[in-house]
Amino acid sequence: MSQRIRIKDIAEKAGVSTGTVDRVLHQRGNVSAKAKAKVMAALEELDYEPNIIASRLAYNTVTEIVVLMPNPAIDPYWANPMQGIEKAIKGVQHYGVNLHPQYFNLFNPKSFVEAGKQALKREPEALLFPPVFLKESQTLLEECKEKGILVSFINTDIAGQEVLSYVGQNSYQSGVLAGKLFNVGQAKPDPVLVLHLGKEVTNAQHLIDKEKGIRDYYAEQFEEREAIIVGQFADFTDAQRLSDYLDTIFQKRPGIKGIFVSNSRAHFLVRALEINRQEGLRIIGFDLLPENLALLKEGKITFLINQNPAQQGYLGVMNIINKLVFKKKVPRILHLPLDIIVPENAQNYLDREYQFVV
Amino acid sequence: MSQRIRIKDIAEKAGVSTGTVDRVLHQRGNVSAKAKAKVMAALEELDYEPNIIASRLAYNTVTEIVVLMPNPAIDPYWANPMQGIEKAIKGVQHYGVNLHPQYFNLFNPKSFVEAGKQALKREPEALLFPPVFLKESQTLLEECKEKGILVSFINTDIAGQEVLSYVGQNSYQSGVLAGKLFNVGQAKPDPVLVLHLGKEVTNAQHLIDKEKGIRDYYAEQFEEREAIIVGQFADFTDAQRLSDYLDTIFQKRPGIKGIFVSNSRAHFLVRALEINRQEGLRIIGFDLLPENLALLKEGKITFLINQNPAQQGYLGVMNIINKLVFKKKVPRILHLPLDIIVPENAQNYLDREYQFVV
DNA sequence: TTTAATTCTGTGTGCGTACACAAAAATATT
DNA sequence: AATATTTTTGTGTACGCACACAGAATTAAA
Repeated sequence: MSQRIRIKDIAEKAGVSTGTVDRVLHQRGNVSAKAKAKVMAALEELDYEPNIIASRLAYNTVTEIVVLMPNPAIDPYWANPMQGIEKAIKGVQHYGVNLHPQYFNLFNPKSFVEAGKQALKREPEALLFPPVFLKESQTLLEECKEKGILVSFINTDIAGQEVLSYVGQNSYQSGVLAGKLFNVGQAKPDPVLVLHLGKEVTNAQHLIDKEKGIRDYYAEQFEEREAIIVGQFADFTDAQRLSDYLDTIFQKRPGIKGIFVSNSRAHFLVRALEINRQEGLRIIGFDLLPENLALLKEGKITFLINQNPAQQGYLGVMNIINKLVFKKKVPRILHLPLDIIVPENAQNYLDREYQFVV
Repeated sequence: MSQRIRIKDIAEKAGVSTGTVDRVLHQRGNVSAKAKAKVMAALEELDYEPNIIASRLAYNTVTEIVVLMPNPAIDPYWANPMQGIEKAIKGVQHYGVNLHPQYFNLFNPKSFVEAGKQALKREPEALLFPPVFLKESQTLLEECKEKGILVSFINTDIAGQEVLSYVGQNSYQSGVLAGKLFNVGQAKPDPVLVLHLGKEVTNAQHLIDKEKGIRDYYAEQFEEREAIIVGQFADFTDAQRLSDYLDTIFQKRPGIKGIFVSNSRAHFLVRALEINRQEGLRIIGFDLLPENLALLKEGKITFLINQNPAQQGYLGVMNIINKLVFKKKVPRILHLPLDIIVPENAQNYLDREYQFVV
């Protein structure tokens, strides 16, 4: 390659053999002080950078990574991160990286524990998972630490943990952003309903953060603390019952101009509103699910906030690979952009799949 | 890896030597029909996929790519694509890819021709450039075709040309998007000024497309064809003169509620408006230049549309490398997302630099 | 000083592929 | 049938690095 410096060149320059250079490079010891100094000097002077291609070929070992993920068959959202994860792995499989997906049930902590055990059985070098169950995740984390397994988070972070990195959304900021979007170009704030659809045992921290975000926005921008109403409804798939629930809220608190659905289930809300005959509400939700996109284009959802789930998966894996294979530095926290989606720019985001290619 | 099939395995299975398998794989001929058939069968049965790592090491050749770009020292916008290009090249330099940047003056077609000559002198395998000068680009394209040099476009496309790919914005759609953003939540349309700042000899097609986009949006959404006023002003760095120019427009056409700056120079407009004492206008511009971002955060620019110039550079190079090195398929057209930027989500886009890592 | 133990160093081989070259087989020419 | 020519095939080497192993140099123990 043009004029790349090889180990051989270093050896010549330093007047030692390639073996000695190798020992210095890998800090394997058994090198005299003089030899080491000479090698270090040559390394410095020639600005050596190892050829990762050749290195990886010579290593001839497999780096096993286990991805511990919620089963997409149970919660379809998780198909998106898996898609990104598979893209990543395709791009680097020649580097001897082997990826093994291990699924658990998002709604069952025990299945997480079980899947975690299965994962450790494979003795991977690294483990990627969303720590949706706090306590169970900490237990798993302990075990990984003992066994020297590198851990990286996706989707959810646990602050203060010694893990490689976290890739995901900035939930708080997405709440702030929603606050802004409800009030673009408006002098006085619109009262809005923050609606949590689902049982929300697992991902609760996200939702709290989002709620706090929009609250803070209203407080700071408008010094207005009464405009945020919060609702929660578990049985969101039943449009009629959800509609009834909304009626009670609208009666109690008239004047609501918008609804912020705190997860990807905005389309269920729209179905309920169709029964309800409510019109002219601004709806803001998350994620480019086909159902949401269709309603966005019909004008029944005003904004979607895209949290790039596929890229979360992609970058989660890439962080591990960058660390283990390419020995690069990796940021502890990587917040993905919060894309504002309207019908007029939705298409480009769907096309973005291409951008994963390595 | 785990249990990857090697050429050697194919050879054994087919009962021939590795050399014969190699000849079949590379279609080098000199293989008997029987041998070829046996190898093909084994290839099929064992589902062979070459080890690109080893392949690239054995090739031991340099793939030279020339990037023919406007000099960032003359037009600072182009520093962004270059940044992405350099990221890309760092990620793949071990595959023996050598990148040579060749600059031209964005405002001088002759310098483009000259730089093109210099580029071809290096006899590269591929050439990446923005065909901002149509005629001159077509001449260069001819020459590349003759010499078998792969060509890829960035920033600007020429329809119907046999090139590998185009990575860039969808100008028309960005105009449509601007139309939407001026009218979020509005029943009747706001009249807006579309303002082209600069001499605009070179990139004219972009601007025409953007203008058409916003016009079409108003026509379709509101059946309104009179609300779009177009202005152009060359000497945009002179705030006073620009302010005077705006005064004449505001007098002729009162009621303008927003200004759409068709390129990255919105910050110059804001400076002029400060003299002008105009308030309450919605301003929409392009690109996350530091000057624009500062004004966005002050609330003096309402929206910025981000066209991801760095990613354009990154993906432009990656398309070439994916084709030449990894022998992958590459899309003829890749439109990057049009990100809507408000102060509340700006930070995440700046952080995105991380996402370039390979 | 001699021998034993230890530390240090150089050489050689393999990773999977590409390609040059020689050897073998098949075909053509006399 | 013998030789020349062409086609086909196998072997060996290199790419840059990691690592095992043997051998050399140094130090410690006798």
